[in-house]
Amino acid sequence: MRSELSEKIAGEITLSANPGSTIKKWRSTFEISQQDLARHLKLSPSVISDYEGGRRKSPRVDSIRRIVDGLIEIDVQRGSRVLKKYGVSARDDSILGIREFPVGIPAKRVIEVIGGQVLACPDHLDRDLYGFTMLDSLKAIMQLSSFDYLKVYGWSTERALIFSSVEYGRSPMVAIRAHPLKPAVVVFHKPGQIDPLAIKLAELERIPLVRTDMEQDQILGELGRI
Amino acid sequence: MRSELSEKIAGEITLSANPGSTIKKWRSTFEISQQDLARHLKLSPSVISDYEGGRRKSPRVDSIRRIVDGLIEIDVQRGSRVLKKYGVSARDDSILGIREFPVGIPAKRVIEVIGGQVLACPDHLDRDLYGFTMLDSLKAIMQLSSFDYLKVYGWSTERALIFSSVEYGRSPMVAIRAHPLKPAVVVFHKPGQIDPLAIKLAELERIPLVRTDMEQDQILGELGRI
DNA sequence: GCGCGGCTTCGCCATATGCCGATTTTCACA
DNA sequence: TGTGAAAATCGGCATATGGCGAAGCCGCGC
Repeated sequence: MRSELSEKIAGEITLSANPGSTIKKWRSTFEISQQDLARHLKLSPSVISDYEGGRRKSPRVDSIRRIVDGLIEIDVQRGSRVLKKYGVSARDDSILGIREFPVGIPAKRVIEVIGGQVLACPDHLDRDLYGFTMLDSLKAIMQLSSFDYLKVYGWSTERALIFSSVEYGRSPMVAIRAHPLKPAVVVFHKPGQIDPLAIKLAELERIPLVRTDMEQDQILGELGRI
Repeated sequence: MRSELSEKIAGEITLSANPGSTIKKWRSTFEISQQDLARHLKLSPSVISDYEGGRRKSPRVDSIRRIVDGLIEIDVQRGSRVLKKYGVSARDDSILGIREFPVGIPAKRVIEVIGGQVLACPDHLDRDLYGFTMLDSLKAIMQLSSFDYLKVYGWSTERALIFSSVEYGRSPMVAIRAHPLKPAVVVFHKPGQIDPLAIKLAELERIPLVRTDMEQDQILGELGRI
């Protein structure tokens, strides 16, 4: 459960002139005691105190990572009280498929495999993709909170975002425009008409836009086999 | 110059399974050579290479901080080329008006002043607003990067967001849905037809939706006088 | 007074990082 | 094919972190 919130917390700690007190601030925000955190991380409580007190002025990033992940995990175990407050929520059926590729796959290859036809930005296809996410665009808009959108990106934004149930393609592109993270390629699955604004937005963002009319199951199958 | 972007970069590096390659990714994004970065940080170039290559698997946070700050500083010296691309410090004409109120003003009062008619969520109007932002929705979508959207919120998200040039109201609501920050009230200025989805989204987000047909100048005048 | 949970302080050792400088490798390009 | 700039590799040393456990300091309820 790596949300945008995790990233924000980690960034804040890392950039802080005093990482320790920033850790403390977030631990308090999550209402987790040093002991509980230490137990969860299988560490002695004094370690946490040493961090927060600044005995280690510059912790290593994996310490920070473990602490941030720990805070989130504990909160989830407790029912996501704080996460919910920050708008991170969990369940939904809008994600139809998501997968990371073991190695980078050239975008062109991915497009070929799903029988795609490039609608915009054909000149930005010389890159590798590290995964894909397929989602139901209507459900996604109705169900996902803004922080949930992060989940869509899995481990890398260098991926194809495949939208199904696309009417005009305008809303999906607006959502992408409004969100800080951008996919490497956008695919519309069996779109109806395509709004010219969608294409314009794709070009503005320099994100190649692709359409495909292959069946959903086949797409998921082909991409799973890559 | 500690922007939201710095925090994002730092967070990404810190949480990355492979901090080195994430550093490299961002250095490349900024089109800065290892040598230049090393020179700026008064370090030997091999140090940067060692980081990026992963010889140090878990750098300390102050290393990350210096690197992130370095990237930003160098970019600023070079005319903020990349920063601008990410919308840090941009100017545009999509914001028609923005103002903070000296004190909280009841939402109902604001709506009254601009001759508004509530379309959704009338039961969430018992709150105070601390400002407003009026923007041209088409221009905003075309011109603002996702980071710019932050600017829209001024000092507080407890404000009214007034969209003009609204066709159906769907895109603005989608943008709000996709973005982490939410306004307290959304106003459509002289909308055409209103898409039912826009109203549904407003209700999902529990953000009161208001329409007004008052002239733009008058709206800005009235709100400026509050 | 006493125990207890929560937090801090601190000595101590193993280990990883911070950094350098010299050497190689890679790669674009003449 | 050769040349130079950019990047990667690596031995090596000083130093800070990672982690533990023992001991100490509150505030609180009994």
